[in-house]
Amino acid sequence: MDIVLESIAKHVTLTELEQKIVLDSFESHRYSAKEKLLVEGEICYDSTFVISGILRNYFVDDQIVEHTVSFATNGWWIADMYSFLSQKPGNSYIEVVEDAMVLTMTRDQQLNLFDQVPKMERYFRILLERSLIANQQRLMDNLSLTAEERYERFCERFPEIKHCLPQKQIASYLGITPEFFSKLKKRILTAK
Amino acid sequence: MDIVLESIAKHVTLTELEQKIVLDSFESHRYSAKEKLLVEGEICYDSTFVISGILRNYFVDDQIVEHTVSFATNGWWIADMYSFLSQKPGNSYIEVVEDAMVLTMTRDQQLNLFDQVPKMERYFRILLERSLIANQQRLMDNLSLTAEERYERFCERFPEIKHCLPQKQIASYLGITPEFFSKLKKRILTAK
DNA sequence: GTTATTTCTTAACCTACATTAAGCGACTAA
DNA sequence: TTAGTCGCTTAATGTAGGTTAAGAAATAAC
Repeated sequence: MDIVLESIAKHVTLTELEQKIVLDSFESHRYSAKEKLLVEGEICYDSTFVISGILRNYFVDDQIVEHTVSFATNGWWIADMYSFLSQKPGNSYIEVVEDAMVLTMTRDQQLNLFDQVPKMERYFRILLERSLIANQQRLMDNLSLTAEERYERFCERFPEIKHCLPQKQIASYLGITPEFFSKLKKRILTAK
Repeated sequence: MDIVLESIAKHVTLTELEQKIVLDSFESHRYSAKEKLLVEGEICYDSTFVISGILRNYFVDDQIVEHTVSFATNGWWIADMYSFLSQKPGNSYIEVVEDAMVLTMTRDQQLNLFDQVPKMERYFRILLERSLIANQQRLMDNLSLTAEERYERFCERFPEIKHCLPQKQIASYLGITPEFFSKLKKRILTAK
């Protein structure tokens, strides 16, 4: 279960005591495919660290179309950032794509942890820096690349899980319809 | 010049000594419209806090089309996040839209500051949280809204500066061509 | 004040992707 | 077993926004 300590150790060095404090801040849970950890209108109480399995964060627009914000698998964090940080109701869903084991931490626990173990504030600062860069990159990709090029990037970004995801979910990440994604895939295959 | 201390005070409380340390970490500069603080291929040494004026961060894609990552005015920070954090050459530009006064801080100075004044690491952690939320929101807007709706959001987000920006720069933020933006604006006006 | 450069607008035509609709295979339910 | 649901595919048609090109308006340059 200390894949989370490994993740932390990549960025900061904790003493044994600090490691203990960190682990005590988590709760562990198991979820089955299709379960929803969060639905629209609820407050996202927890930030979730994925030990195994796959989770997905998405929202549903006015035309009832799903848009995937992010996927998370082993070693990744996932939350409705807006709701988790503000502790106000959010407008996104978090659902289990493949049976998952996770560790969760409430916002209060996280803020306490920042005071008790300042290195953990550093750890999250670094994660936030990286997330922001990745997000900016994805935004710019959406503005400058074709759907096909974005699919290539997607495959580079999620090599391990791209085979486990339903195609409609990949389409909703790329920002295209499942129908067009189907066409696109065929075009790629016949081109080879 | 302590608009920067005001910005910090919104999130953390510094002692006089800490305030002094913070201010000593900055250099101040003045730039004229059209000057470039950063060009493609260079390392982004500084994170820049805008005291007055307007800056813009953008990149140029393979088809030589500009895409605006962000605008910054009084009280906002701006940098090529990827390059600033990694201290490797980036692929974006930072240019002055309107004559500006700014404070700059190198990555080394920032990291030193985090050690000397942990509250500053907290301050930046909070800014990063907010930037990430804003970026995710913009990404989702791009996936779910029409150009016209995105323009409305843009106007809400940048009420003070939208009149100061050339239309082609607004278009490059919205992800549309200047020609289409022109058409769109006319449609909005005649609709009223 | 005149020329040059850049920005904005308009209009005709074009394309990447959406929409609608239908059919098909896989899984689930009674 | 069969009916129902869900995910994927294919194809015809539709549309938001792109492209190209040319002129007007505004800025800058001399």
